[in-house]
Amino acid sequence: MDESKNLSKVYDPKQVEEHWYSIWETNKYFAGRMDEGKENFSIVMPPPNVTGKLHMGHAMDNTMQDILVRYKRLCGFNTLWVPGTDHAGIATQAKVEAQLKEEGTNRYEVGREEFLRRTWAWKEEYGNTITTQLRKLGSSCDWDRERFTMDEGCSKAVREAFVRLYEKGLIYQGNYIVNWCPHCQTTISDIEVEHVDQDGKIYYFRYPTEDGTDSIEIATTRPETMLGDTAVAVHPEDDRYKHLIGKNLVLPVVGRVIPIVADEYVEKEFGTGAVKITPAHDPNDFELGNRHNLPQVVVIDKQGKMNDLAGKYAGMDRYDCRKQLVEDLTASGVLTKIEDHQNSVGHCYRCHTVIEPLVSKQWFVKMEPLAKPAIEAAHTGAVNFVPERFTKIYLGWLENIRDWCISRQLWWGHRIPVWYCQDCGEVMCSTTDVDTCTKCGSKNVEQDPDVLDTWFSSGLWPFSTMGWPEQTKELETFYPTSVLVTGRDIIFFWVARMLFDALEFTGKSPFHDVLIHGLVLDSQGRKMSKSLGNGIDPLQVIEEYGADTLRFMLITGNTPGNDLRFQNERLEASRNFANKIWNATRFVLMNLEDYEPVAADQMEYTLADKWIISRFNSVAKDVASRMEGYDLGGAANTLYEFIWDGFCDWYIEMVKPRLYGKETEASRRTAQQVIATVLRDTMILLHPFMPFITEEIWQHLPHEGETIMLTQWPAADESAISAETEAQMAVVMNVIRAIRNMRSEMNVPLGKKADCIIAANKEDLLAVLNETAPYIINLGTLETLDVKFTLEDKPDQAVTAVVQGIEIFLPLRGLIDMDKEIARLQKEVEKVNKEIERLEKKLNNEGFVAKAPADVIAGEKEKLAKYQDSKAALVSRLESYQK
RNA sequence: GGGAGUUUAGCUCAGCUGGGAGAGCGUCUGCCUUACAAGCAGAAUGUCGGCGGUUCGAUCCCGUCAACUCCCACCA
Repeated sequence: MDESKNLSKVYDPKQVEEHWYSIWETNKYFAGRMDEGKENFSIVMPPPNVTGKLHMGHAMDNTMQDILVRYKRLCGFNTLWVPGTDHAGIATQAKVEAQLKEEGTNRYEVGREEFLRRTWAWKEEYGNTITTQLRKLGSSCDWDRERFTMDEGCSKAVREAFVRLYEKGLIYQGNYIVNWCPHCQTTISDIEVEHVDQDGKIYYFRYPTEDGTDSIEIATTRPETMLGDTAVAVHPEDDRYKHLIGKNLVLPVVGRVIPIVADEYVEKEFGTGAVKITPAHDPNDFELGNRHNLPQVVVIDKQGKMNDLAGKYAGMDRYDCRKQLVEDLTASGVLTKIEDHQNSVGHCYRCHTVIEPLVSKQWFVKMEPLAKPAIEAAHTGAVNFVPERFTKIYLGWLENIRDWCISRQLWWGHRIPVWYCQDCGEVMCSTTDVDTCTKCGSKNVEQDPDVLDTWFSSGLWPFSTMGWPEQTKELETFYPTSVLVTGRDIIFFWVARMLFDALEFTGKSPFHDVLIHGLVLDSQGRKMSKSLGNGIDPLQVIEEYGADTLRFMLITGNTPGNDLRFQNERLEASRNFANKIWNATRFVLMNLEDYEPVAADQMEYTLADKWIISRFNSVAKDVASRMEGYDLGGAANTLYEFIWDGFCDWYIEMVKPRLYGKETEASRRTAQQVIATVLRDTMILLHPFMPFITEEIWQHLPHEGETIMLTQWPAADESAISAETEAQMAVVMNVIRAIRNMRSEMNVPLGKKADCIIAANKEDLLAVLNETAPYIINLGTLETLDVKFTLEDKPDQAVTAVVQGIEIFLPLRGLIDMDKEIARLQKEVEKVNKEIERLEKKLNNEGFVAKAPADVIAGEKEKLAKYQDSKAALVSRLESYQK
């Protein structure tokens, strides 16, 4: 065991982490094995965008998954964690378009085929960035099963899913109003629109009636859309306008004659109570227009420019048109006023361009039949959200869902598997390419040019990655998956879609549990964002502090579902913890040089041994139960406290004299055995959280097997957990604390070893104190310790403390400032008095005695007795001084 | 306009099913004690957001108000 000498004082994660990860990966320790007779545990990784770089959100998300997977792997499950990336339609296409732009060309010039070739090339070159970064984090995913949403298998699944929905009538094509992004040049779905409150203007126009005798004033925030107006609507019960219903207006500038219609949608109180209706450019107007059979006049094109139907404004940008139109209408007296107005404007979630609602022919998924089972699944418990409150958010969305526009006018993505016969007009939907019209036999068929919304393929991820639609062994073994771990910002986009897709195609919820976590915020509580420039790069953190430190920091000190503030102080605390473990290990190894396993019957356990073993087992129990309940932060905290406080500050300190050979050889051997075993097993408990340092340490300690990753999780031995042992140790620890406290308060220098006399008034305490005398001497920095049952002659000049009725004296002749000591004792008496008062009051309360549980009452009585003992001792001590 | 979350020590946060609050960092004091100064020992600090209610007893349950944060929503 000479390695101990090579361990440096400060833990250096860099070499350790790289070293072990490559060993783990090359030895295929991450492989999702499918052994018979074992329980299965599986997770599919939320696929990051191929264009992505690892950010703190990924780091947290993947750390949580890795913790769960490593834990279950240690528990002996068949575990599979499927990694992969998402093709990210718009984002990836934008990258390649930017490249083309630099070369002075664009995608239309190079053509679709060449564009796709270049995009694949881009993916090959840059698409691995994030997966390499995930490795740095320690992610133990099965890289041999890495998937890509556009790989062959996933593409096949996409076509299969599309065709099935199409044949069921759940996918349809139609002219509807959609969200159009003039910048990205594509439709986007409703949830991809971000509404931002903006200060703007509201303009009032007056439209004259056809006969010129009357007029109606309307209000709008988007004047340019008036060019596409095909009606004005009023409330049927609005007395101001009742007489005008059915009459016609003349649309200024355009000159079109448009009707005045009555519709309950109009609110009498808002604006003028009359609404201009532009069915082609507003979702509400679109629906109202359908109810009244109004024509749709598209006046804004896909570039966000006015088209030919806009007359003299044709070719103008929509905002220039607005400006010009307002000027013109002011001049002609149509505009009556302009007011400041705040309204919510939809922006593209990717490029933040203002969305233009417009009517166009698109593909949609009919949501209601799909949403129903997904709602049901949450009610029946087929899927469980953790924390539970997210169920409501999920349900709320699905219950109000509208049909999903899935066609995108992009090139990078899954092309819609629909072909049109150019001769007879037949529409053919097929899982395989179509080159002949099934109706007329024409070879003149063309595939729909659009691709599918990226989330269409993401929705299939839990089963497409396992081979669906084939019935593979993976599906059989690992599907449905155990848990999905993801951020709360993605519940609608992804979680809900996976659920309804999975229920539709596999008849099962794709995961039992959904573990939702919050966001990683900056130290001031703001969202990390590119525009603020407040993002912290996880890789830089790993470089500086190590992955274990980052991981530990990311999961401690917060509760499931809550956001986490990123603070350097917390990072340092985690780093210090890693270092603490490292140094504890150095200590252990230094004292293990002649280590040989000891037979069980040769062991000479001390109270400290029994105590640390008891503590270890309760920790093992607690950690396991927290893991099962997804309380990862709680589990980590338990371990932190056990290791630092229990193992390092108490056990190691108590065991030192034995390891240094100051007691019997058997005692030394026992101590070696206990300290090595407890440390090693604790490393296993900690391994899911800090995989690298625990592997490194485990390898140095006596162990069996190749890697800590595949060893066995130490199940708690209940019989080793002893409340009695822990209570006895608590007494000893309290005595030591009291001694230290007295020394400190009396300013006794450390070099000055004190003599100490203890009067324990109970037989069992006497025995415990006698047994643990060496610890007390050592940890209390004492010269001698005299433990007695009762004390006839109490030292006349001594610092005194009373712990649970035990009197402790430090006769520091000449060092004691008697006034100070008296004041100190008085303060103690006051404290104790307060407690006594409180307890007496409680116990004198008839209601309490009558209604509180017996054990609570007994506990309070016991406490009172102890305080009274202490008080008596303190008072008599004080009196002796005051004589 | 709905809905959710948060409000606990100077800061960041824990606190499981009600029996009078904890950690880390920071602060103060003393220590380079042969694993660790990224450390050790000791200390101080809280009307547990406000007000009501339920209860023998409330940081924890209920109601209400306030502040902050976030999500959802088609109000021209």
